[in-house]
Amino acid sequence: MENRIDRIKKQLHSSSYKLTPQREATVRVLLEHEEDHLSAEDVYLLVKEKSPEIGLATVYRTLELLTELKIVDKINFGDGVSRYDLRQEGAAHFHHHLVCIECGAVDEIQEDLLEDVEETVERRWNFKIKDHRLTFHGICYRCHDKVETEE
Amino acid sequence: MENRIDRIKKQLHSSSYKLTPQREATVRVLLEHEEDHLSAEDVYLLVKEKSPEIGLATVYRTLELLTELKIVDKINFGDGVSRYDLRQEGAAHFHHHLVCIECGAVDEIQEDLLEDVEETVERRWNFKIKDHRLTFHGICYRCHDKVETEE
DNA sequence: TTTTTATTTGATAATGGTTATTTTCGCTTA
DNA sequence: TAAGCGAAAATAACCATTATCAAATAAAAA
Repeated sequence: MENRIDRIKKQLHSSSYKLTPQREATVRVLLEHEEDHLSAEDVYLLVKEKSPEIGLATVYRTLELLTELKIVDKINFGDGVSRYDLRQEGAAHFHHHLVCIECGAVDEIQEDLLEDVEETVERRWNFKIKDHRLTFHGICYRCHDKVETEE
Repeated sequence: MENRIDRIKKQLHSSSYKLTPQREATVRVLLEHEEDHLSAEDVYLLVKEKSPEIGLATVYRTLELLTELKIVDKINFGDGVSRYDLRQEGAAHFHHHLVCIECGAVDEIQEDLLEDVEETVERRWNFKIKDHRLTFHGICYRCHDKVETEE
């Protein structure tokens, strides 16, 4: 945890930004909720618990900054809200998501899985891929099991 | 063109909706701009050219209705706007997109490409896939060529 | 240390896409 | 012709996000 904060601090410094107390508090919340996909508002409320004096605009600014530095990724699942998701350290590409249309749960796939597809796309469409977004919509294992048991 | 409108009309009827003049005008705009990725506002302005009396809310309602019936897909490329994209007739899955980070162009990939990946996901994550969204961000062939010629 | 300058923050107003509301319109059926 | 009803138009409301600006803080210069 402290290590990761240190490394993020360095990333900020190398772009001549500082890790202010507010930014650190925001990063901590993200680290503590790595599994979740928090909206800016979610982050704001969680940061407020520990640092009540923080402002919403600061959280937005920090999230934008972290997105710029590719420490987090901004994603959008179709509801009108942006969500922020920590990148895995050292990950070249953004991970994928499974969105359950029954219960709304969002699970992550850390494996790449797209190597072959990307090679095809780069070759056939002459497109230099820098990043990707892949989301599957369907029924998660939990809801699937639930239906099974009910039958 | 007329055929496709007829078929869309039938799809609406089979869910007991009517193809009103306003809805037809909206669908026509979508068909005439199949290559593009129009926002609701874009669609509104284009429909207005032919049917000046239409209201913005009607366009929103129509697009929502068409999305529900899976005639169009609502997509989001990260700017704060939803875009609406006609599905290919008979396509089981939504097509993919190439978004150029240089010029902003959006190209489409109609090929599936994900068969293998989806099989893996269904099996390994026990997730029943119903739909997907795949977008690559990078440099399109046009911008790529441009850099080449400049050098 | 003092002064100056730049950066960051918090509060809040403004923006803009989208949705809800309310009234009106046009069609169908009795 | 009137009643009923789905759809539409106009516009108000909503709400996530961004912009503004004064105050606070940190860094740099003198």
